[in-house]
Amino acid sequence: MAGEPKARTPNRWGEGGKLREEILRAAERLLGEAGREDALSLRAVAREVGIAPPSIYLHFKDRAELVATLMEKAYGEFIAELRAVGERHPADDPEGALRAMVLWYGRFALENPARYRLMFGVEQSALPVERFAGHPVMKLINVWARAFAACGFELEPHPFSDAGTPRAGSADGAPARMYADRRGALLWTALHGITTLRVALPVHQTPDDMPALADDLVTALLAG
Amino acid sequence: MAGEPKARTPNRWGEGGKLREEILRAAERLLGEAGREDALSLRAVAREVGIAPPSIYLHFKDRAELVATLMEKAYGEFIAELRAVGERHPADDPEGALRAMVLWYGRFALENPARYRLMFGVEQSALPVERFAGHPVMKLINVWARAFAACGFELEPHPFSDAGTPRAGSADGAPARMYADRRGALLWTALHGITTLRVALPVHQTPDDMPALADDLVTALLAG
DNA sequence: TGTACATCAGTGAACGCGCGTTCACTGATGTAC
DNA sequence: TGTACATCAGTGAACGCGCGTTCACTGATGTAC
Repeated sequence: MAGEPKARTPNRWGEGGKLREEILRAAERLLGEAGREDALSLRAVAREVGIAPPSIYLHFKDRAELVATLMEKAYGEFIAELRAVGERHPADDPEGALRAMVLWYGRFALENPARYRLMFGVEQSALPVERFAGHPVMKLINVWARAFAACGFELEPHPFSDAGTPRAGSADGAPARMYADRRGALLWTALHGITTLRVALPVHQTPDDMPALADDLVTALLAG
Repeated sequence: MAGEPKARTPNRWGEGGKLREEILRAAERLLGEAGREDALSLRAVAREVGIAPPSIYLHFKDRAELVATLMEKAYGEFIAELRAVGERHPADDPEGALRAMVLWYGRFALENPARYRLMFGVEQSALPVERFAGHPVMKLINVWARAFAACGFELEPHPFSDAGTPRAGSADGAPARMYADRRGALLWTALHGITTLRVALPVHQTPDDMPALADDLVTALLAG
């Protein structure tokens, strides 16, 4: 604040990309604090980096492109890490892997509330149904679905083609078994509920609460 | 849009309050569309009502006061209606009352997504813990807690004084029974998760899904 | 009944703010001949 | 080795926008004498 020197020596030839990275990092930081996409302003990013606002346009077409880049990164890293948590588990303990993933999910949300909000906050998820197939959230559900599949549940032949509704019972009257996809969606749904309110409200504050809850949840969804 | 006539004849003496109601209604409408508190602008409200922006200041100290009034109204009406749904049930069927309330809750969220988001969206719930006692959300949890209490579960002696953690088992080793308050909090937590993602995502679209899910939830929380 | 004045309901113009974006520019570093 | 030119990285000033809020006002309706 004490009169930052205006002198920012330009990057060398061919190193213009460095500023792009700086912009992304700063924007990530700001977005991580705000927790809301539309609270991010180009001018604030420029201030944070220490450059003039128009310089951002050297690297991003407009605000929308910057934000899109950030969101993709956030989803990508989150999903990759979640998947990695599962894969770090021995292959002969798929249920343990599932539980570890659930735990990691909850802990991530608790420790990075703004980032969690950024990805899963309601306000930005109101997409038209038809554009949903490619949404990162579907990738997330697929990660859960595969985790259930590893536990022996069948994957849906055409995932979500009929919006995930399980088939009716077979002709001999036996009730249909719930697909892994659907278990995944349900797990995430409930987990998101616990997580969201946990982040927002001081309702259950005991740190040991979360593991127990999450475990009960997994147990319930592994049954049946 | 076709050149609204500027002529708005002032209210009669003593009827200034009428404009206050008009402002509230218009703001409610706009807020109900936006689903986000900070998307509401005084100028937009003024346009909607057909008055000059400064006229709002005749009835509200500033933007914050208008918003606070709206939020209080929204919470108040929602909680009152939820309670009423329970009370409309015969007194000898408390479990039925609970299920009816859950159903109504889910339906409200589905039919009024923006209003639901407005009250329970993550972005506005990040309050300091100590200011939470008086938050409307606590009233809501209490409604659920009382519904469980009506089903025969004990209410916590000092609700949430220790953040809702259930007591450890008694000296003879019997595990502590979960208080009604806690059941209420858990019910709401999970319900909110189902509801939120249901509103935001086309994951489980079958309309009959919700009742079944909600019912399973209640059943689970009535057990133990 | 008339008139001065208070009160009420509401307005128009203006303020300063931060914003996204555009524009013409500067100055250093590279390349062609 | 020198010089003209292209390219790159980045900037300062300005645009028009919608915003919350303030200010001095208008004009109708009531009240005091």
